[in-house]
Amino acid sequence: MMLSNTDTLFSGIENKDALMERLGCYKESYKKGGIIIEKGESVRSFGEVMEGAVSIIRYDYEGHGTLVSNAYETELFAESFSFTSTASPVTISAKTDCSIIWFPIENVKKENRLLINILTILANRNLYLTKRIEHLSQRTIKEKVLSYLKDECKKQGSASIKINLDRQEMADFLATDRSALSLVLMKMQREGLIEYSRNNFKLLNFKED
Amino acid sequence: MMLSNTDTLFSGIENKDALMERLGCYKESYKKGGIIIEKGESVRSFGEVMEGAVSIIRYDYEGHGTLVSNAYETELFAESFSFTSTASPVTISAKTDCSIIWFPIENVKKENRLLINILTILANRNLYLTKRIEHLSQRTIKEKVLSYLKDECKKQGSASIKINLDRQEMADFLATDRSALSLVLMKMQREGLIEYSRNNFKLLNFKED
DNA sequence: AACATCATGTTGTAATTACAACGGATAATA
DNA sequence: TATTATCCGTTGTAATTACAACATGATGTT
Repeated sequence: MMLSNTDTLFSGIENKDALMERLGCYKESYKKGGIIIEKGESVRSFGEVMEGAVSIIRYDYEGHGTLVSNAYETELFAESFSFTSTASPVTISAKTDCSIIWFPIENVKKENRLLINILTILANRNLYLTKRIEHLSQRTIKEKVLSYLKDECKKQGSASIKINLDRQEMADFLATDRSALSLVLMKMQREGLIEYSRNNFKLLNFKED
Repeated sequence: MMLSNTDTLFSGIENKDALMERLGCYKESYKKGGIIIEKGESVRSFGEVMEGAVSIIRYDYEGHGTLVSNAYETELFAESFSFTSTASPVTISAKTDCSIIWFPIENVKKENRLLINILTILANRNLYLTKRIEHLSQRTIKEKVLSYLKDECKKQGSASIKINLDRQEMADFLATDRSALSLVLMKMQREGLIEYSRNNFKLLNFKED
């Protein structure tokens, strides 16, 4: 899924290049599949995707990996654990050929405007994660779907929306099985709760609050 | 649940009182049950609990409230949506009689050291939320329990741990039913996966990684 | 058009879960 | 000690879900 940043790292910053020079930023390129940060590694910089995309994957104790998120152009990654000086809980690898700009956090800490921007990005992500927990805390797939769709409708300002997840991604997002999700969606349509086709959804009893 | 902050708002700050004076902080007291921030309200300050505790509650579209978290002494609240200038997605009320120190964000933004501390707190919370999503994304109660217990064992550095949730809170945390959770816990014990009594748990096949 | 590929819907079954209701144990209080 | 309140396990049932396997439909390619 996407980590949306309406506010970006360089909001309100005039001379981006000079600033990056001053911070000691540096660029690195990675081939598709290449490891960028390994689980357990401790890093002193965070990254911004300049070109391409990276995958953030968490491996559980048995070694099974699940996708936490992808980061695309202009998006940040590794800020949370670089700022807290904790070992990386995830493995980050190149989803495609990509180039990354690295920001050394010790220098970043000296730049007021940059701190504010990162703070804003982190605060947004916090709100996003909290919302997601709310969806995941629903007891049935039907309730999860309603929680998610209502939120999307509110965000998009309409009862008719298009989501940017296919059915499998939607199932992963709601932590359920794809075929079980299909079943529930059909049932909800028969019940007159929603109408949908593919990734277009309409919430039939939607009311703003 | 608790929002743990090993790093605090005033880490590395010498003259706390002078700083607060300079920032235009102010203190307010609330009676138990009193509303501190109402859903939809837009706020330009975040709060630190000085005494007592506050409850952060999310109301869904039907008006049902669920506890997002509590904040206790020294803990922050309302930082995420005050920094992003979005309307409060939650209602915050006094869990007990309490007093709150309010920090006007426009002034906070001028203080780098404060920004760094808030950034660290937010980054930690981010890691916590991500971990929680991982637990909630497991498909069965058994898997949720294992995911949670392994994480706690790792945090506490032992296969034998005490958790600070009673059974109902644990069920809420894992978004499941209390009696269903009890059932699964007993089954796991019979299977030799765990031993437990009350809120003391032992993970029998625990290995660090 | 023919083909492959992918996304989505469908079906069946076994397992898991939610929910309500009850009972026993434990801790707290009078 | 008696009384309450609270926490936790237990039971039963209906509903939901996971999972696998297959069918259908859409999309893109040669």
